[in-house]
Amino acid sequence: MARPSGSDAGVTGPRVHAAAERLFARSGYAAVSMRQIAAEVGIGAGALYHYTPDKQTLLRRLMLDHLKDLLSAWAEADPGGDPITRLDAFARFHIRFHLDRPDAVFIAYMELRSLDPDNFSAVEARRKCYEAIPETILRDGVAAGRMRLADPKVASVALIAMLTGVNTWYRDGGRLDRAAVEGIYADLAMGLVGARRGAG
Amino acid sequence: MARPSGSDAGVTGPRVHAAAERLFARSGYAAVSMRQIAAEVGIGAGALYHYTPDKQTLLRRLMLDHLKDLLSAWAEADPGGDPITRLDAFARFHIRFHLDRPDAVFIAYMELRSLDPDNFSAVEARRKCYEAIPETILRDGVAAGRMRLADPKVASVALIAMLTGVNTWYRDGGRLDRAAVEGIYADLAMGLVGARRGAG
DNA sequence: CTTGGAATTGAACGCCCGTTCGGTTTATCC
DNA sequence: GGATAAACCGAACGGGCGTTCAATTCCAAG
Repeated sequence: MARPSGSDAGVTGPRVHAAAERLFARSGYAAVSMRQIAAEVGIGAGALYHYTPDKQTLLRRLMLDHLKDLLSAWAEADPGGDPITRLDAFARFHIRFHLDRPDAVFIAYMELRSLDPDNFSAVEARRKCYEAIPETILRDGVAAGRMRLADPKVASVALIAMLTGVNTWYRDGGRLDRAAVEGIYADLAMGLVGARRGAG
Repeated sequence: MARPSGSDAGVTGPRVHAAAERLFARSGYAAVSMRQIAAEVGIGAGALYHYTPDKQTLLRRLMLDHLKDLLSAWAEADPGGDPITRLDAFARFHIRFHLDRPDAVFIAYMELRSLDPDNFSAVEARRKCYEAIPETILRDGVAAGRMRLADPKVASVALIAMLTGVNTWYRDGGRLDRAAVEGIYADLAMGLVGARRGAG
């Protein structure tokens, strides 16, 4: 038995990525073996090397794909307009996007140290692109007198950290649904930048 | 050569913990070998087992020690009194404590998944004790009409996530010193809970 | 119906892992 | 100063690691 019937690179390829994403998120890159990934897909370990030159490249692709999705999704979700509107949209977008892809997000934040220097640089560059988004919004908000911040740079990383933290506790079927969580965080974001409208 | 002159468990023991902490924080628990830890200490791998029954216990002790330090340090730093005062103290305490122990903090947040189920439970229990601190402060603040929050529970985890994020970017010798960072985060915390005094 | 490439197996390679253990040197206690 | 325990070395154990490769089977095109 060598080539099983029904085998198809168009099917197996995505399954390899999905399995790697699940396992890397659950146990960490270093703790997951190529044999485990292969077992999850239902193939032998050797066959993985038709889909990636090595384990490291698998991680690199997962991260870059995620960041590409993130940046292009925001490009489409960005309403433009005044800073308050954009901040509200950004907060809600970030929560939604992160709740929809917990595994990819987890990897992107936790496995930076598992990347080779070259891959790290590539990933870090895109990550900074994303961090620049709220920073611009906050600077505009301060300039327009709609936000009060001692340090927009720190505030923007604080904002991202706050929002990203949602993945550490949110579970479907819990006390709050996604829409409620989105609203709560959007409101907290407004307070963070000194532009709170009202809460209750 | 078997027992080197000058060898002393009272010296080597802490060095083992320190080396493990450094390496685990830098590369991750799974990616660090006992031989690497031993090499950092300057002993053979086998000698490590005079100081820990196994690798897992080493991680467990690092985490529990850190959380014990964290809880007892706050017990001493807690000024009591009104919620606004306590929140300011908590935010400043959290920033200070985390900036002083970046490695221990990193491990405590990133290596939860590397713990055996029993060890995870023990660590998680103490972690929830700490999370209960801001939650109480925020509930008291809302009850006293000094804070405006739709959901104190979510706000408290958001607060912790925001504060802990300082370790992802702060470096000594950068644009801001620790005292400045402490103040900025304390101010952001006030805004987060709807109690901002003033910024600029 | 043949042919050629695509998809995969399964064995193998060398290496490193966590852990154990007998032996050896150093410190300590009486 | 002789015995006992502490601290450590160095080799070894079985096993899993990432990766390679010849062989094999399936599929699609001619």
